Amino acid sequence: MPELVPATPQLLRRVSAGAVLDFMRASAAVTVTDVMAATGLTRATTIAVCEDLVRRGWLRELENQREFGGYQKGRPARRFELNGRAGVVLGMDIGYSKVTAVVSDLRGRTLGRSSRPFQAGDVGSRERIAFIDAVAMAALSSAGTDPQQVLAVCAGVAAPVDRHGEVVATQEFWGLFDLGLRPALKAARGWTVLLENDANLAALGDRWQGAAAGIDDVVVILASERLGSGIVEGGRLVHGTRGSAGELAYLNLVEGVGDTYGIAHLARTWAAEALATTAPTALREFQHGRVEAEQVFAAAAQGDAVALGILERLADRMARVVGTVATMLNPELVVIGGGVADSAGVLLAPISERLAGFTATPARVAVSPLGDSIVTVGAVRCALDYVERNSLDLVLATPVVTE
Amino acid sequence: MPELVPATPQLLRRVSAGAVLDFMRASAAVTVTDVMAATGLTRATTIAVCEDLVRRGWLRELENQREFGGYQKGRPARRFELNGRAGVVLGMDIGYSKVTAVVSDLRGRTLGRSSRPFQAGDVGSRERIAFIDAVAMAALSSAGTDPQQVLAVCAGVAAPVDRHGEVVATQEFWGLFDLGLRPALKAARGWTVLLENDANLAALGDRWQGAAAGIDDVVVILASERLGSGIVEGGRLVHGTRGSAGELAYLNLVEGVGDTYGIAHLARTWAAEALATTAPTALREFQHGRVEAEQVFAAAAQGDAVALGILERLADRMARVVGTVATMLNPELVVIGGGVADSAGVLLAPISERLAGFTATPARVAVSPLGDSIVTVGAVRCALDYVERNSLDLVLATPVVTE
DNA sequence: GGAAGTAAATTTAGACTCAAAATAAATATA
DNA sequence: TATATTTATTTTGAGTCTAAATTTACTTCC
Repeated sequence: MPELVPATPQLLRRVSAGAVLDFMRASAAVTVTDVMAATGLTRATTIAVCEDLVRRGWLRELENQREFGGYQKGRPARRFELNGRAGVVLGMDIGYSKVTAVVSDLRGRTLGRSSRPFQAGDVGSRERIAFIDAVAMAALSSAGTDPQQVLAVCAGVAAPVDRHGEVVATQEFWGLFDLGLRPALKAARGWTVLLENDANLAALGDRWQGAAAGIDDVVVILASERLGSGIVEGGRLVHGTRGSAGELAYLNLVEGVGDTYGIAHLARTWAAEALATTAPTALREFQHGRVEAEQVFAAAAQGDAVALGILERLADRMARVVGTVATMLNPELVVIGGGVADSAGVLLAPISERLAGFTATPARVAVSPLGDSIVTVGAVRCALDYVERNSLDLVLATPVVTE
Repeated sequence: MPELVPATPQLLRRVSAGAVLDFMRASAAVTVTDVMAATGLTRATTIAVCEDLVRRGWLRELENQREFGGYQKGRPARRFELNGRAGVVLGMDIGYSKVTAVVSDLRGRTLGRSSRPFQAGDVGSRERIAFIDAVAMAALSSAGTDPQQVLAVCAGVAAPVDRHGEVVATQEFWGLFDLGLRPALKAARGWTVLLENDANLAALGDRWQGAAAGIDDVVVILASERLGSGIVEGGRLVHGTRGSAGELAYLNLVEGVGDTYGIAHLARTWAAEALATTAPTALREFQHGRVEAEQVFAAAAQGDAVALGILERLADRMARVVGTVATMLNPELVVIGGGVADSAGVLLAPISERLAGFTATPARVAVSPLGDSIVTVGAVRCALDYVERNSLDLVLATPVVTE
């Protein structure tokens, strides 16, 4: 059953326009000559495409043609740039305990954001949907835009999502949500909502603005409270048949791993265990409250033996996880991301050292600089990709000038 | 750096021609109307494409237009079919101890084959290359074709191969080979040789003619002497950055696995161990010789307790391997392939039963019907894919009739 | 201020693609 | 023989691209 191939002449223009847009998004204002060099199209075609895209609202032509850089000989070049004002996208992170929304223009610049913890009363799916909607609206308001400007929404959820964007039903948390978020936001706001696994979005995010920029074979491990991973192979996300690829559940089959808790959780747990003994440790300062992962890392930095021991155990465990991932998938790079990533830098060297003992194909290991926002960055990127792929024929938010 | 996109009008024709060829290869003689239905093209375009392909030698138009099926009303439809005689491809399996070559026409029908074990003297790369060439020539001879007819060669090797077809240097066996097989065959015969990992080819083969037909997320485990796997996700092979994805080396991190020996090897080893004890077992019949895996399976079928115990251990081990694969990649199906697959059917039920204990996302498990030829079948398919993708502009082996 | 130089923009010609509609051909059936 | 049916072929029109020639709008130099 080959898919229908709508190989019309217009397809060519879409291909060309896509190539031009791809280049424009990564660039500031450019001349037609720049675009020609990047795309291989001729001048006539390039100009036709650009004017086409201006007419559709995607590009804007600059007035002050020769206001940049030094003077230049010859006839002044027209300059175009991506029209960031053509609309916005929403990138969301719907976590276990809180919801974050980021508003971005089409160039990927953040215009506003909002983040709120779920309240005790938000138990039913209707309440949760209303809450998610409220956070999105707050983010839009902080960005000074309105719902009509939104061209796409992408939300990361802590559940398997297949490659068609369908959440796969599990016994877990998401059962609470997935009672109609997409149709609800479609009906109430007219938004197209894409759902994706949070770790997969983390991978997209880190590849865009993080440690994995430009790397086509990378696994991003979201390792704060629980372990989850997003796999990119050959530049594409790996979902598996039911969206569970990279989920790492039951990775306890791997010796020395035992469960799928993340770094922050384990640091906290092991600190509590250590405090139940008589060992002298600076961690006792926090005994009245809960010892947080950051405090363990801080104590280790001061040379505290117990904290250092916990770091050793964490490194060993993560090396086993990374080793298994490297054996199965042979990525070029494994990135550790999530809130704990800011502290986890000290784990890199010990993980890398042990890695060769756990896999024949060790990967480079890095920590993501995106910290807590890794999922929302990926969600924005996912929404932008969708808009670019699917909206070349769409009418954009800005009014289109007809000639 | 966006790739150059040569979006010329001719590209459309290539797309259309590719869609038509795709359909033709999977079909017998078809009418233009059939092609229209399958591709979505109009009649005029379809006819133009078909005549184009006839001119290039890819298709043949049948004479007896109305000789098939019952009578039909209306003007007789022209019928076209893939011209299997336009050339052949070679699919090879270069194993540790023997080399197999299969000659196939462009429809994928086997025309001839040859298989020979390496001789004691074949130690240097020059000798091995000469031996491989000899096996290929023998296969061509048995098919009644000559080297000029060969449009592409694909060879499976027991080494990592990256997605560009480059063998990644390792300390292992392939070091003996990869001293110029491709340039040597290019120079001597004019052949384009594609290299690919043998397990990856097994995956292509089983997806084409085996248990995984039409399944887009599948892992094929080559499990006879050693463990190796080929991963298909979303219909595409997963290579990893250096071609080692799915290699399963160091999977001994998984509890209860311990090494990467395959089923046949372990059955043999464990049988030998059992014979060192005093346990009564039918396997003693083979004590003077070596107990082969097939004999263990046969004894188990007779109810022999020791053989049954070995099967239990094999099932447990394979379930752990499959479970780890299923956790990491979430395939729809895991296929066990290779020479031992013919006997391994009895392992399916016990593996499936245990699987749920080793992964949260169990996959269906099957045994490949392709047996020992799974790699060559995949190699043929790989070569066919290459020819179709790359040769639309090539002059084919058959003389082209100019008008 | 005017001529020369330079690079971009535009125009023109040519080739190719496809869809859609109109026309022609071949056959079965009444 | 006439009609219906199905397919084949031809024509028309619109859309795409490249390549080459031409025009335009500047800067620079004299």
